Amino acid sequence: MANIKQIAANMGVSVATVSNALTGKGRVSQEMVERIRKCADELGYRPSLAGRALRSGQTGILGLVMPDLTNPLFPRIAQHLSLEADSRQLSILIADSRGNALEQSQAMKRLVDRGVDGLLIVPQKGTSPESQPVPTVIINTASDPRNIVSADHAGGGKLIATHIAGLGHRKVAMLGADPVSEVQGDRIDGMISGLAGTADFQVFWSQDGLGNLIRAVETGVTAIMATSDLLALSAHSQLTRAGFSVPDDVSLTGFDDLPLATAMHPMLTTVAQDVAQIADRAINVLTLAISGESLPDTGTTIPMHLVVRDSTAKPRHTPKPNLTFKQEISQ
Amino acid sequence: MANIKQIAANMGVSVATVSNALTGKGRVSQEMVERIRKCADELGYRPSLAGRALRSGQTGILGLVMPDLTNPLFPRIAQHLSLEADSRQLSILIADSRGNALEQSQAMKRLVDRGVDGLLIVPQKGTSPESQPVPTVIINTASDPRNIVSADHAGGGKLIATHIAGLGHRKVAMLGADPVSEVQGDRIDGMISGLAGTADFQVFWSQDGLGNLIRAVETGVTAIMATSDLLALSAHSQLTRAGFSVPDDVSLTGFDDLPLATAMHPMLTTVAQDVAQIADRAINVLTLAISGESLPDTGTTIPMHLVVRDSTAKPRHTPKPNLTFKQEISQ
DNA sequence: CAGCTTTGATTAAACGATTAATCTATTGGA
DNA sequence: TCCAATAGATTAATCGTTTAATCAAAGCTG
Repeated sequence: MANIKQIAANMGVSVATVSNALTGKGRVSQEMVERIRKCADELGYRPSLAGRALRSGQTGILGLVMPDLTNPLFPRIAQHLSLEADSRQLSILIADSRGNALEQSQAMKRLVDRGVDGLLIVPQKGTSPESQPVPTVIINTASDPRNIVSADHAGGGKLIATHIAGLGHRKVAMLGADPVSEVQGDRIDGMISGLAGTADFQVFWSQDGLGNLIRAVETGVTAIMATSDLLALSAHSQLTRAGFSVPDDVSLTGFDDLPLATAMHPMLTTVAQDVAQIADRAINVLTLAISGESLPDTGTTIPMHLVVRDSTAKPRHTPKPNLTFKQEISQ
Repeated sequence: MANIKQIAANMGVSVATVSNALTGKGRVSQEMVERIRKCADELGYRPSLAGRALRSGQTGILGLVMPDLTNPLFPRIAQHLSLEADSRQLSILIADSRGNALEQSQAMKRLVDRGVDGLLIVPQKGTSPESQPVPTVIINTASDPRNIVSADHAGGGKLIATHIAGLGHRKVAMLGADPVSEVQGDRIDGMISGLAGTADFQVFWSQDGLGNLIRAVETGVTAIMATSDLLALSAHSQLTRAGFSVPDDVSLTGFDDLPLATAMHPMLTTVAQDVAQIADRAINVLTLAISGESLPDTGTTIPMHLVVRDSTAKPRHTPKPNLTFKQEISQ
């Protein structure tokens, strides 16, 4: 492996001159710069990141901590983050916080020990990652005060609920996976605000089983809004078993626009987040913070957009609002 | 940030003694070792990986190159790899080869420039990653001669086909996504061998559309074996549209056992790979290679296992084999 | 032409850890 | 008592890069 010293020896100059020529700093004659560049090319010189890191104190590596790498959204986030990082000559080290706050904090420490210049954190549900000795960008949801960038989960919920309400549904259900999750909470809050009082609603959690949800459909619910596509698929399978057809008997919506949304039949109406934009913003803010700027004290939320497909339709018969059913949240 | 020099100053000894005490090398009195350890703890000393890397030439970082980070299997691979790496004090840098061989080779180069000690490559379909200056472990399929570790895709295909044949199906179809993929090719080859001549079969590719597949069902195919769960979901939705019921009219199988396999209705019979074991083996071989051992000249294949659920059943009526249909491979 | 600035290069220190080589007591053996 | 062996520490070099400080020569000004 060629190093700066060998180039210097080859050219009969000092290492400082080579370094200056290659980095464009200091004072080196134009002619010398070109000769050194050429020589470096010929020797296939690649600067040692270790040497540079030692000298500069920066590694050019960012740490990414995900709550659970099997989260279906992880691939897309990782991909875009990796793309953005590449274009800035940075690399991304991954870590899994394995479902609990302790592992999350250990993962963060490991990455810091590794010498990452900054941290990108998608926090564990219901946790607030402690502050670290390196700049940290939290990717979560707008309602988290420590959040730096996020999709507008509440806005997405509002979009989908407005769509459902606009179709004329007057008795609807929301389906979440875990009430502890801020993201899902915000999505549901957004849905509620999107209904704008035009429909009765009830919230179900899949951890309690889907039986109650099916019973609700039997008693007149005409639309189900799930907080994830996978959950929507589960609901769809239960509805099918119970003899209900989507969207004829019940409209159904998801969240995130995963590949399965278009593989299902009917294809799922859902809401997509602009992961590329989130990644771009996250890396931008983080690199600025690394170079000394202070983190913004208020988070950016990236709008979501509605993807209307075949799983939503006008309700077959719009039942009269049932007052005993109104605004009640199960849990 | 505390460094070795500060500890040395604090204790009134030389840096060499501190280093020796902390790494357990050289000759240091037991008592001194303990005092130095204590002092290091108190100062919150973390060794600088950059310093160590510069001296030793090793970074403790492995590079992971995936063909497409949105590959549904990526999360699980990444998770287990990350777990195994952690337990060996290693970290994982990710890179995306973005669907083409050029980007794949660039990603590999970037990682090497970054100073990774070794490379884990899940190759782009139909490509053979060129050799790199660091040890490289290729995770692919057994039929790839450069492969070091893989799931037994052919074996998995055989398992599922044996299951289907055992149920009594005599006219079946395979559904793949891309004929260029070695993995899918091996899965299908395995299926064919699993049938052991007991059934007629035909192979379809989703890129040609699913119309031909449906027509095949209309003309008597009673089982469809897909090379991925997502593909199975697509097939299911088309079957439903065409009025066929699974598994009453057609049996359907997937591959990989993704979360959607249990969210579907009926729950999907599929085949699962032991990603943990693959990750373990991959990292083991790689770390050995990094420490000087030579790579095994023959790959290890990790067995898959069959997960029987509700999407497969005996055929309703076993049609007579149609000889014109026999052993013909479309595409 | 003396004095000053500018250009183009070099010297040497620094980053933090590891380690071969060296040095100094101390212990043991004969 | 003297020499050798050994334990326990130190010295100094090294990994590859950056950069402040320095220096020599050339160019410019009045």
